[in-house]
Amino acid sequence: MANSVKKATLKKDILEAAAELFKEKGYAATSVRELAQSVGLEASSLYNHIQSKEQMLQEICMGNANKFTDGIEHILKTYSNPIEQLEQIIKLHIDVAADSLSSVTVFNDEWKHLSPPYQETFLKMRKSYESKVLDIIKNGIESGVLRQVDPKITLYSFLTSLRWIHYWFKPGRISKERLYDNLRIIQLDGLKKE
Amino acid sequence: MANSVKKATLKKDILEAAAELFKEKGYAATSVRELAQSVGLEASSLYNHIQSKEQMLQEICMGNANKFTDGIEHILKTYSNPIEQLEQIIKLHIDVAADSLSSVTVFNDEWKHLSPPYQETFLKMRKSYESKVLDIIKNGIESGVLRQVDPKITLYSFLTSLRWIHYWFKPGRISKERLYDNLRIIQLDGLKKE
DNA sequence: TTTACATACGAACGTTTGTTCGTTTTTTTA
DNA sequence: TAAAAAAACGAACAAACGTTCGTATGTAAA
Repeated sequence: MANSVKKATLKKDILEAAAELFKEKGYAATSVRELAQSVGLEASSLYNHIQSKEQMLQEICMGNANKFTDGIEHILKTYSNPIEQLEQIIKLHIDVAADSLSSVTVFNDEWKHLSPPYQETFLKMRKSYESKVLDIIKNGIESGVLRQVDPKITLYSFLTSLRWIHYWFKPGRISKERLYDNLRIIQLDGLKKE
Repeated sequence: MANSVKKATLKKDILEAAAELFKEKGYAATSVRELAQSVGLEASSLYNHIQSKEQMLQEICMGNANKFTDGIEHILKTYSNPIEQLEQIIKLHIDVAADSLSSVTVFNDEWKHLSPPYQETFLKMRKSYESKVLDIIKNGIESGVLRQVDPKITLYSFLTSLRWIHYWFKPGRISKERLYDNLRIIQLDGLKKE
């Protein structure tokens, strides 16, 4: 029992260190030896806890993909007003980013290095997420609560500035609430018909 | 004469191919042999035209950094109204992205792989660019033409959705003008006081 | 205390990396 | 056409890569 806990946390530590290094130097430029050293092990010892370098990337990417997939699903079930839904999406991105800054960065920037089967799955999940947000935007335009903008351009402009939260969000300096309030104003008061 | 032209275009072709590959696979995951093959040469032959792999990255990054530095300088000299200045910044980012899609991507995503002296220079230029845009935003808030938002959050939200134009801008599908019109509405009508 | 098991290790593996070298081929200049 | 310069090449390099293996060490179960 105590054993399995210890083991579980070590694996978590390794994944966290991996995310941190992948974020800092990029996946391809991070060596397994380097990663091992950062958790106080030799490279060969790592393989008692992980299966491969890429498997770590997979876990990081899929873990975050699931957070967004689950998040949007919950939003769609809980809210029906497009404005509210967009507000909740802003909150979702802030929460996920704040929850695990480095792993979100990896999720965003390093998915290219997933090998074909996993990359396909990943991109399918992302596409599905984007199309759900796109539907919200289209919905908002049709129902007249959003301005008459190009839905696709709006989608990417909207998601993009949320996807980059992890780049400048330093948890100590700005509260999640302040961040949310501002992003809501910046993003939505431009979309909302007055 | 004809010689120097030919030579110059080959070097340009190589840099373009490099930008394309760096964009597609990332700098670290792109091999010199692969790059050579993509321009129909052997790896060793490449070194008659380039000095090193990293030097190509430097040229790509610095080239684009200069475009933005020059662009913002010109905007500040030509326009005085913060709204107009922000509009021109949107135009600048669209123009640079449309001008060389892949090299802008590299400029955005692969600068990490610059070695210390160049990375420092690069980051200094970026910082300087950002602080100029920040001043415009602060200016706009103080003079009352922009909403009372957090300047830093606004800065990053604004620049971020512009920095990612290259991710979804496919020159054939949407015109620069349509893109500009929409981004101006999305971004500025949320900032402009009505 | 002995037996089993998970973990850590150093050494080694086959590959791939960026780059250099000496030579041959192509192009330009005189 | 001969001489000079530029460009392309195959072979080779030392280093670094991800991963495997046999063995030693420490820990938990009997």
